[in-house]
Amino acid sequence: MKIDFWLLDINHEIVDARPEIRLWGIDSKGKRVLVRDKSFRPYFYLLAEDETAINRIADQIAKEKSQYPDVEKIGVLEKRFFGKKVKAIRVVCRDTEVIAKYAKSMAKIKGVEDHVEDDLRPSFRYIVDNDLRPCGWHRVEVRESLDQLDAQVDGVFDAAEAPTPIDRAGMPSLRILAFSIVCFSQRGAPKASRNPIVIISTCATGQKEKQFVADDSNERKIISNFVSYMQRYDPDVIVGYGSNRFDWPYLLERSKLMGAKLTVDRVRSGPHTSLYGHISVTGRANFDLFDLAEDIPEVKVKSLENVADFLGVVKRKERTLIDETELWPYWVDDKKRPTLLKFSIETSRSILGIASRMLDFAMQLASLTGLPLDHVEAAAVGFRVDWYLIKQAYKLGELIPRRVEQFYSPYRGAIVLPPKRGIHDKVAVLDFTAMYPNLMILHNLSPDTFIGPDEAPQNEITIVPEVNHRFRKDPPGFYKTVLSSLIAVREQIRKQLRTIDPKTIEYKILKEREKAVKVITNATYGYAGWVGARWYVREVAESAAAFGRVTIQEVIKAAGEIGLEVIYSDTDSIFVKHDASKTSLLLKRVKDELNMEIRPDKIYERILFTEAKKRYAGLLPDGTLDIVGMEVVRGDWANVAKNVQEKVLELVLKDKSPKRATEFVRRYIRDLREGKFELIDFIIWKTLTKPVEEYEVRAPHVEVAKRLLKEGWELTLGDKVGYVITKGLGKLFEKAKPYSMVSADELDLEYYLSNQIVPAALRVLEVLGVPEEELLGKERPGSLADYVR
DNA sequence: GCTCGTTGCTTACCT
DNA sequence: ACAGGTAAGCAACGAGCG
Repeated sequence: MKIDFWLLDINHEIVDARPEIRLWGIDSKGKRVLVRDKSFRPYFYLLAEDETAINRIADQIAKEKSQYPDVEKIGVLEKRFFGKKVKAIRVVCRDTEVIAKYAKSMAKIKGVEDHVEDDLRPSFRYIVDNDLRPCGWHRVEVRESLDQLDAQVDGVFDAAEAPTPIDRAGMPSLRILAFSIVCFSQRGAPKASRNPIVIISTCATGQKEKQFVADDSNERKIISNFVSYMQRYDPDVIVGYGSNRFDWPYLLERSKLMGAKLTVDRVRSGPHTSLYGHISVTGRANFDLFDLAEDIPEVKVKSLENVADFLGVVKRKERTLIDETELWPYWVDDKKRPTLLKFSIETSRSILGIASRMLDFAMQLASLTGLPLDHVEAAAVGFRVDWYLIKQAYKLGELIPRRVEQFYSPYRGAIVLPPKRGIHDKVAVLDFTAMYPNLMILHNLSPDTFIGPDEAPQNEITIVPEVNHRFRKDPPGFYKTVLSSLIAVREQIRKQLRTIDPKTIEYKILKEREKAVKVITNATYGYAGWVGARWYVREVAESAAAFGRVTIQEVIKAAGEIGLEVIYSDTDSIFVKHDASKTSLLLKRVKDELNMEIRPDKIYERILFTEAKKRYAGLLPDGTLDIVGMEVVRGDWANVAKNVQEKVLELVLKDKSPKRATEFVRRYIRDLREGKFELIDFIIWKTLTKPVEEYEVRAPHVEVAKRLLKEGWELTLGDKVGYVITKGLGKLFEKAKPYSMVSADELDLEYYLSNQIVPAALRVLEVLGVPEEELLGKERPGSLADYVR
C-alpha cells in the first residue's frame, strides 16, 4: 500500500548489525507513523590520481576482503568534482560505522588521490539521496512491519522503496508542548549535582496548562509525572527556552540521581546530544527557541521576556518577573510561592507563544535546506547553506567535498564613503537588489569556474578587476546554477503571493518560505569566503567583493555625471539628494551599462549624519525614525543614554529644534541629579566572547563575570553580563558591579553623565554646533541663540 | 612617580 | 562556526618630565 506522510524527524539505527533509516512522520489522516527503510547502505567515493588505473584500484580493494569485511559493493561511476568530469570508485558498505575508517585506509592505497563523502551522516545521506523534505509531504510504498517495535506511533511500516516528495498543500496539525523548569538553589546558579528541580511547567496545544510541583522531597515523582504526561500527550514538537543548554541536561542529571527514567521520546528512551550540540528526542522535534532568537537582531539581551515582548506574545509589563538570582526566597516562603508558580507557568506560556510565531519559518528553512527541524534550528548559518548546497550538488552529479581545515587569508571588502556631515532634507536611498549573488551569477564566480594561477586559460575567460583572478565564462558554475535557481524560486513565490489573500495561513507559510530562500541566497557570498565552507575558495569571495567595489564606484560616478549629489554610500547603496527624474536616469543607466538592477528603497524627509561612517538617523515620511549604528540601537549602552539620544534625535529631526533638544537634555540631567531614576536604566550589557581567564585586559564586564563566577553563578562564552558603575575610586573595572548586587543610591551618576548621557546626546547635537558646556554646564541665559537660528 | 598621548584589546554594529 | 569595514571606550604602555 501507499501512504502519504509529513516528515518530522529522521534517525538511523543499527538493527542486527545492519543500518536502518527511520522516518518519523504524520500521515494524511493525522496518524503518527514510523517508516523504516532497511535497504539503506552507506557509501563513499575514492578518486584516482590517474583515471586509467581506476579499475586496477577497484579490483585491488575487491580482493582485500579480509581487510574490508563490511564492503558490500564496489563500482566505478562518472561524476563531477569541482565541475571536472571524473571517474570515481563508489564503495558501498554494510555498516555505517566503518565508512570513515575504510575511506581513510583506502586513501593510502597506491594511486588513490582522495576520498570524499565519507563524512556525511547516514540520515543526512538518505535525505540528500532521496531528495526528502523535512517538514514536507512524501509518498511511499510500504508494508506493515512484522517486527512491531516498541515505538509510540499509530503504525510502523517497512518501506518497499525510498519515499518521494510530493506537492501537497497544508500541514498536519502538530501537537506542540512547551516546558520550563525551576530549580532550587540558595547560593549561585543551581547545580544539578546538588540542587533539586521544584517546578516543571508545561503548556501544550489543546491542553490545559500543567504544573508539576515538588512539595517536600518528591522530586522523583514530579519528574516521572512529567514524563508520563509527555507520553500521554505524545507531542510532535517539544519547545523550551535555553533547553538545550539548561533544562534538558539538568533533567537528565537529576533523573539519573533520582533513579527516574526520562523516557520522553517515541522509542521509550532518553534525550541525547546530537550533531550541532543540541539535544535530540527521537521521533519528535526538540526545539530550543533561544537558538532562533539569534536571528532577531533587534533584541539585544535575549531573555525570554525580551523576545516575548518584541514578538508581541507577552508584553514585559504584563509579565510576572523574578530575577534568577532571587528565585529561592519565593520557593521557601509560602506567601510568595504562588508568585513563583505564576512566573513559571507564564514562562512556559511565553515559550509556546514564541513557538507559534517562529515555527513556520524554521519549518520552511528545514524543508529548503534538507536539515531536520531540530537540526536546522540549532545549526549556524554556514551549515544551513552547506546543506542546501550539498542537496543541490547531489542533484547535479557533483561530488561533495569534505570539510577540511583551510588556511585563513583575509581579503579586501566593500567601500564605505565618508558621509557629508549635517542634516539633509529629502534624501533617497538607492540600493542593489542582492548585489553579491547577482555579481556571482553575472560573472560566473564559482569554485568550479575559477582558474588557478598555474592553470592555462581556456576559451572565454573573465579577468576580475583589481585582483586579477580568472574565471571561465562557460559553462555555468555551481554557484551560478544554485543562485539563479534560488532567485527564480523567490520570484515565483512572490508571483504566487500576489494571487493569495494575505490573511490566509497559506500566505503566511509562503511568506516564510520566501524569507528562508532570501536568507540562504544572501548568505552565499559570505559562505564562499568562509574557511569552514565545503566549497571555500577565497578567490571567489574576493572577486565578488572586487566586482562590488567597481560596480558601486561606477554608480557613484554616473550619479555625479547625471547631477545627483551623493551624500553617503556603503557597499551596495548610495544616498542621494532626492530628484525623481535624475534618479530614474541613473536606474536606467545602471541597467544598461552594468547589467545590474538598482532600486529606490526609501526617501528620508530629513537625515542626520555625523562625520562617522555607518551611523545616521533619518526621518521617514510616515513619521518613524530610522536610527542606524548610533547608541540608540546598540546593546552596550545604558538605557539612560539611549533614551536621551532617541529623544534628542526626535526633537532635532521631527521638530527641527536643537534648542528644545538641548533643553530636554538639561532637564533630564537635572531630574537625574534630583534622584528621579531607576537602576534598570543604568545597566550596561556586554557579551563574554571567551572564557574569562583568556582576557588580556581587565575590562569591566570581565571583572564582573569573574565575581559572579566566584559567587557560584554560571557564565559561559556567549553569555551577556549586566553591570552598573558604582561610586568609588580607581579604574572603571574596579567600580563595575553586577547590577543585581547594587542599589540605586550606589550608582556613580557622574560617570553616567560624562561617559554615557552627554556623549550620546552630543553625538547628535555636536553636528548642530551645540557645545558640551551647554548640556552640562551652568545656565547661560540667551546663549542658545548663538548657534540656534 | 605622575601626566598625557598612543596603541591595542574589545564589543557591537552596517551592508 | 557566513564576509569585511567601521566606531568607540577603556586599559595598558611608554615617553617626557625635575
